[in-house]
Amino acid sequence: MSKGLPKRSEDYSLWYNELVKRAGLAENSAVRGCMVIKPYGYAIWEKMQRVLDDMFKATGHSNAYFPLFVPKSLFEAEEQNAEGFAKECAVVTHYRLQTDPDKPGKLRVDPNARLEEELIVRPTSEAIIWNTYKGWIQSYRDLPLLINQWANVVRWEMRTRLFLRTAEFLWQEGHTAHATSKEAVEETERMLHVYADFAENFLALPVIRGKKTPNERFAGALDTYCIEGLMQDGKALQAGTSHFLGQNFAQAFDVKFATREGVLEHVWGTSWGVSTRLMGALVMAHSDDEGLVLPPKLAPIQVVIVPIYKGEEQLAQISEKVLALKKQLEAKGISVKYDDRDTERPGFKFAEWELKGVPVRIAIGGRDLENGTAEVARRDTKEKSSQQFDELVNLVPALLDEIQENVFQKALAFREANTTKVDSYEEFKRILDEKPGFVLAHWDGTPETEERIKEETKATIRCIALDSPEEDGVDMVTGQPSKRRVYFARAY
RNA sequence: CGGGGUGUAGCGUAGCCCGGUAUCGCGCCACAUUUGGGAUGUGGAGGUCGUAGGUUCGAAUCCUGCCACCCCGACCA
Repeated sequence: MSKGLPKRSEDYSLWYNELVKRAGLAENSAVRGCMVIKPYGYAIWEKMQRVLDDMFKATGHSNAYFPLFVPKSLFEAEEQNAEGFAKECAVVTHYRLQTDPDKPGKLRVDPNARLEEELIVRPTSEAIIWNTYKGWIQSYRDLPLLINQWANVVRWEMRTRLFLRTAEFLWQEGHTAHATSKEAVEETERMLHVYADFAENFLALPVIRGKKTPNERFAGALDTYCIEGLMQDGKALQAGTSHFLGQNFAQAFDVKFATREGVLEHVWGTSWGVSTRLMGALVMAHSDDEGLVLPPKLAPIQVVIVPIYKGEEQLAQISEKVLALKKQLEAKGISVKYDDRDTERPGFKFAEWELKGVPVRIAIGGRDLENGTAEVARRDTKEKSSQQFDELVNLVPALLDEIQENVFQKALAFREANTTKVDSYEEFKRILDEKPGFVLAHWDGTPETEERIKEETKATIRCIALDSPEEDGVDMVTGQPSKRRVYFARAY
């Protein structure tokens, strides 16, 4: 492992790419735009999955699995959605290879094996799922239908970046059907708050809960809600979305139910998702020039213990104490790694575990053995202190909680320091260049103005915050009246 | 899809202009000494120079095609 990461301050995007690779989260693959998620990165994703999955179950959802492929005729049934994704769909046209008569040892697509109907590799699953729901829903008694699936999807992106934008990515997609519009809207909002709760309490990423403007809305939805986080370079990142689909998909796929009164009505739908993009958010929100900084609740290894020893006997003495401590901490649900490799020296291990973002490091050496102490180092602040060894079992859990809270507070303070209210377009442009972050400004509500600002400044309206206070003002560009400020930012 | 760039050992690279069988660092393997912040020494292994063709006595180097990846734009979770 070579020393030193690029500096965030010098080249943020190089820093990100290198960090993702060197920390062992992911790497590029032989397939253009597709990444390999490595064991350490996947372990973090698995922790995210576990937490989210529990939250989905707690809100009444069940998991199921639908096919990777969507017949073209189904895909195009909901026109707006189909059009929205058309440009980035991978399409299966053939089902067989054969040996190439012209090139020995090579294969070619069998020209006689063309599919009668092309299959779209799902960019999202509304089509196949709503087609299925038609068969599952007859009566109000079948509602609400609350399903989630964990899956991979493919969107043929021109430009990709590890985790942030890849041609194939992993996600969960919830798809629900309800008897009334009100229930569906409630579901949409409920899941948005689940995401926000997850982002803030597990990712330690403060997020703005809001609604997208019509321009930024999911194709086929009546309303798109989102959570938006701020990265350390001042760019916003959409970390999750929740859509109120109205009856669009129910109409396109003819999903009707009989009400209590025996009247046939179309059901109301929602869909919501978060993806492996959250991994990118995790990296970009908290990490530093030494490597990852993982919030304890998502760290695959929460505590690493490094022995510092001279000779076999001393190592044995240390190991005996450490293994007892490890057992005690594990009994409290803490994941502990005892790094007793004798092929690396302590300094190397310190640097390596810092790169990997392990929240707490305990080092114990000869002097500690004599004094009954250990050195405790926290990753978030880099503070080191000497502690009584026997206290560690009580101290460490509290320290992990403290780190979790501190990482969140730090990100929150950063967001607050980088959220600026502006009232003139000149100031808006100046702030975007001088102090990137969220910019709160008045907007007249028209797509034209939004589009113009986007073209001129590359900043988009990230969302209209759900809790934004009413405030009379005028659009900074057109001077038209506005009832509230919206969040602008340059975004990933 | 437009503009730019790069392909040489696991990784990062020199060599290319000016043709003569590949440089250095990290990593890897062995042994020894080491171990409180990325150890040191000695020895060693590892390369169809992206790929296909062409020019030449001879190609990493010159020419042509192709492929891949990266960066910058337009598009997007």
